[in-house]
Amino acid sequence: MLPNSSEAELAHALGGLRVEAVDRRGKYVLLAFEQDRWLTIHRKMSGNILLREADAAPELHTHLEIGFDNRSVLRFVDARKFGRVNLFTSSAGLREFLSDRLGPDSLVDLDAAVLADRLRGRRGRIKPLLLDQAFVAGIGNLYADEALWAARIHPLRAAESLSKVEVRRLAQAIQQVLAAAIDRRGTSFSSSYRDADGLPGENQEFLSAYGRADRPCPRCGKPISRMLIGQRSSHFCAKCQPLRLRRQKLLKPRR
DNA sequence: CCACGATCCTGCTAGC
DNA sequence: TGCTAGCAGGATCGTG
Repeated sequence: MLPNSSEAELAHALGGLRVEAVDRRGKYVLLAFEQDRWLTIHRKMSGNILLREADAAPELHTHLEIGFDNRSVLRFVDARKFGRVNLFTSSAGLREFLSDRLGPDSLVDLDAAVLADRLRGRRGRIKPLLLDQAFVAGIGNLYADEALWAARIHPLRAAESLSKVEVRRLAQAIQQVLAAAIDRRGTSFSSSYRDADGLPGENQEFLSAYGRADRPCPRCGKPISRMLIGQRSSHFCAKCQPLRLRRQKLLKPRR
C-alpha cells in the first residue's frame, strides 16, 4: 500500500511537520505538509480516511495512523488493501505523478467545451471513457451510470458520436450528479464509503440507475437494465437512453 | 487507440 | 442454520 516509500521513510519524512492544507485532485486526497512534502491517499474500492480522537478505539484494518499534537489521529482503514498512499518530497514530483494520471477534474475543470474537445476522435464507448481518469478525473462507476442516465445517453454510445446537445447534457449531468452526491455526504453501501467521522452518506437513497437493475426507471417506469461494459457492471434505462436514435420520421416520398 | 483479461485483496450476501 | 460462489465504490499492466 506504500508504492513509493517505506514505513520508516514515511515517518522520517513527515514526523514533526505541520499539515498546511488538505486538498483533492480527482480521487486523490492530498495532504500538504511543511517543507514541500506531500502525502496522497487513494481509497480505491474500500478505503476510508477517518479522523479520530487519539484514544479512540482502534479500527480493524488500519494501515496508517498519523497522530497530531491536538490529540487527533488520522487513520487510513482499508479491508481490501487496494488503497494506496504515496509520499512526495517536492511539489514537482507530486505534479508529475498527478499529471501522468489525471485529466481535467470533473468537478472544477469540466464544461461542455472541454468535454467536446476531449471527445473528438475518441472511437471507444462513452462509459469506459468516463471511467478513464486520464480522460476526465473523478468519475467512478456509480457516478458514470448516474450521469449517463441523467443525460439520457446509452453507455455503449461511441464517444465521438455524441451530438453537441448531448455533450452539453453530459457535462452538466456529471457536475450535477457529483455535486448532489457531495451535498448528501457521499454514497455508502453496506461496507463502503464513510466520511471522516465514520458516518455513511445518504446518496444511496437517491440513485436512479446504479444498483437498480429490474427496478423501474424513475423517469419512464421501464425496468433498469444491467450489463457488463469493460468488465464493470453498468445500469441504464434502455428506453430513456436509446443506443440508436429513434427512427427519424421519414419524409413523405415525393411523388 | 481500443478491447479484453488478469491482478491486487477481503467482506458480504444471495442462493442452495 | 451453514456453506459457497459470485460480486463489489478502482487502477494498472500486458496482449492482441
